[in-house]
Amino acid sequence: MNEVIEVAARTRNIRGRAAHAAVLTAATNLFAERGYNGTTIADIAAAAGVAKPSVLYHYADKEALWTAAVEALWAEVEAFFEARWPRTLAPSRALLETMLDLFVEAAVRWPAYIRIPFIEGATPSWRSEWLVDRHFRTHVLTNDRVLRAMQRHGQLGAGDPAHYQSIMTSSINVIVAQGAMWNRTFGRPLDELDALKQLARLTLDVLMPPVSDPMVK
Amino acid sequence: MNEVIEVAARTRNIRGRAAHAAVLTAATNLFAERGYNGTTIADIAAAAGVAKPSVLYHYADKEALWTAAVEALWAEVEAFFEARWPRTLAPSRALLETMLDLFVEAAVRWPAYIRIPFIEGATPSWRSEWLVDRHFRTHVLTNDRVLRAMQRHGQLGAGDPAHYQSIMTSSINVIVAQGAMWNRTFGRPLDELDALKQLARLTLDVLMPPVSDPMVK
DNA sequence: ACCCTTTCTGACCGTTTGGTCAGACTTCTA
DNA sequence: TAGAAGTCTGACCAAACGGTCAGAAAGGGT
Repeated sequence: MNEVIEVAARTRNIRGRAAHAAVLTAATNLFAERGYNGTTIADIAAAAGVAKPSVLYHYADKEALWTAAVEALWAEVEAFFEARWPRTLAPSRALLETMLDLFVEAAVRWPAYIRIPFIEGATPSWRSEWLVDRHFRTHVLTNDRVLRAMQRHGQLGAGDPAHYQSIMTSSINVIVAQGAMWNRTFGRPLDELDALKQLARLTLDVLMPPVSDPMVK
Repeated sequence: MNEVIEVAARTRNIRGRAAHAAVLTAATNLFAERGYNGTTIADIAAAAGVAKPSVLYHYADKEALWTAAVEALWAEVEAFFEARWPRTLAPSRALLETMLDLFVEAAVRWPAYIRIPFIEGATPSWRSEWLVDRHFRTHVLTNDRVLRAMQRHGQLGAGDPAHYQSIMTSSINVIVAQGAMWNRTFGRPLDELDALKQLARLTLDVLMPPVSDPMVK
């Protein structure tokens, strides 16, 4: 079936595998830092410590390299989520708390996972298409399901679930993706793990006040 | 004093003034839609209905055009804020409500005012420098002052003011700047005036519950 | 109607960029 | 250890890009 791919991978030698990986991680970092349009193949080659044609030896073209970089990173992060997802928890504040903590940990460990959709998603292109299909829709609809279930059980206000979700996730995304600006303006590192966990906690506290209020309309 | 500029402006004839303005608005729209790196001078010329060298006749180079476009738009939006700013209101939920409504109205009328800082602020460049100095710092510190005052008067929780601010503004920014993705995923226009006003209201409701809670730590 | 100024653009230029290719160099296998 | 397979890169290419310039066209003041 996909023997071609397997043969191609098995067939790669030590030097090849190392360069292949070095190019991929250099590309991931640069695409996340400067965006697709702001990154050149020469930049990636330099960061990976190889000559420019070597990049094109390992990946057909710039588009293929972007897709490979994103796909590899997504596989890694999704495996992390998969392994630690709170499958036993029913929709509840505890579930959202675990989900957000997981999200924050992923954001600190793989800022590219936040920055790439943030940057490419703001501008129309084949990359934003890819991200909507492969990343955005999944996340959004998963969260939507949880939030709607919580509303049905009276654990969350009656506002638009899309709005709750936006409030819940946007601040973290913005502070990670635009961290440089926020850190510089406030004079402290708002994009570090502890600060982000605190932000996540505060967000949930305002969305679902821990002191249960018996006053439900 | 600035006679040079005035003479240069007075000296411009009808045709010149029209082209000057057409190029500027075309540039503003394209920079906001595709970002600086994603926009070419040829694109701008085509959108403005002139030949490429005409763009460079009116503006020294691409950087000067970006700065002029942003400065003109900022002057317009800031005049709007200036005219409608609730100067008489003391720090309070009512003040924040008016500020957010104003912000939402500006966002719908001039999406570029949201999209440009969102896009350019995510990536390091001379443009993000400009935006930090001329836009971001002002907004952020103004909001910070209001939020801190409200905390002193017990009208807002005791969390990090930076976090409150991020929660308060990020969701609106994200939904305007990444509107295409959100609209497509949810199947409805979340970035229109009414939806954004509703989002702003919900945000304030969760940050400062309208039913005043006597329980203050 | 005149001339001077301003505006406009086709043709052109140097650089950067994504991408190709022949051939040198490594690595792997038998 | 020889040769096949895989890897690497200097030199090169075409297209796209930001930018220049001479001269044609249009405007404005007299």
